[in-house]
Amino acid sequence: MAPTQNVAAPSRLDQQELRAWRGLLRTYARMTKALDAELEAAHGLPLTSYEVLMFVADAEGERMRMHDLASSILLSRSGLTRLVDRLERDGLLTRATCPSDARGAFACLTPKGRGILDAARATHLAGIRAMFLDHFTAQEQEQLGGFWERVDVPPAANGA
Amino acid sequence: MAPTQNVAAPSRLDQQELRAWRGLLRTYARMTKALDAELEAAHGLPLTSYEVLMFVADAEGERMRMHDLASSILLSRSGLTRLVDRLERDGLLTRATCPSDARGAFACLTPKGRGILDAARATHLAGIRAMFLDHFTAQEQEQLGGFWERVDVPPAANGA
DNA sequence: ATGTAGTGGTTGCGCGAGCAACTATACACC
DNA sequence: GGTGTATAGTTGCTCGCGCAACCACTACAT
Repeated sequence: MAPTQNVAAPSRLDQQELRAWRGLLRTYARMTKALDAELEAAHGLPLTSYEVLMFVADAEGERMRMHDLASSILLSRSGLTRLVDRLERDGLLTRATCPSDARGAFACLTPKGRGILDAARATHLAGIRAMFLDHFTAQEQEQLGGFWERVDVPPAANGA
Repeated sequence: MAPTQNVAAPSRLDQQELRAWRGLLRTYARMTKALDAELEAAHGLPLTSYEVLMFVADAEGERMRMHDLASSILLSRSGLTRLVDRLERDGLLTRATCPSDARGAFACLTPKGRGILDAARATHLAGIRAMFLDHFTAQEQEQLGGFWERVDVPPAANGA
């Protein structure tokens, strides 16, 4: 399941390792930057805000617990708090207390939020397709998905 | 060269598109976080600092122009200025003026910087291999490198 | 019921990064 | 030689984020 190359594990990455690794860094950096700029320009919506709206919109009842939201968009809980603050200020989300657990809070999509999201979604998906997905065949996409699963270590796997 | 799926381009990503795309986001986020924590714990060196030292060390004469450095590690010029400030304060780099262009500045590796880098490099490469590269065969690494090149649009390709 | 541990969310704080403005130098053109 | 434009680097400012401390509430034990 984990075919190991470089048994010797030399102290430098070879050419192909470098291409595989730094390409990931470069692709991520350029794409998120470009996608963010695109969303910001077209809808005044930063990428992280978009991600929040998207997850909320796709959740049961168009609302989602703060904790789940934070882990979905890979953000710290405090970071999410401020982010939702901003979205609430802009009228795209509201907070609602959770009836079954008084500690919890829901972030709920507002009609305005849904409106903006619907518009932004088209832009964003077009961007992802144009910059990324369209460069791969269906099989290659499938393969990429498999690649990511292989490296998907449980988040809390930090050896000393 | 750019095989296009989803001629209809539906308004949602399908399962396989989602896996290919969000997997990239997740992998990047988790790996950089883990690698950063690892370096910080083992050598008190944040990931971005490591990258600077690495590029400088591998450059001609172990020194590099600020501008080239910034684009190598995908950081803004101002961001790099502060980063080099910190590294200079810690004695890992020094600045030197460029004789052929009085505007320019070199960042030069110090012996101390080289020492720390040599130690950190081992940690970092081991991390990259363990978390990422070792999960792929040589052919797959090669293939990944090719994938990244396909999506490698010139950085300044922002339509409106 | 009462104490104790655990969880959900927010707040205080500091840091790292980008943008825009600025300085200094290089280069082109007249 | 002088003027205009582009480039290298730094600085002022602001913003988004994470960490740690904190409150509120739940869950569970006794």
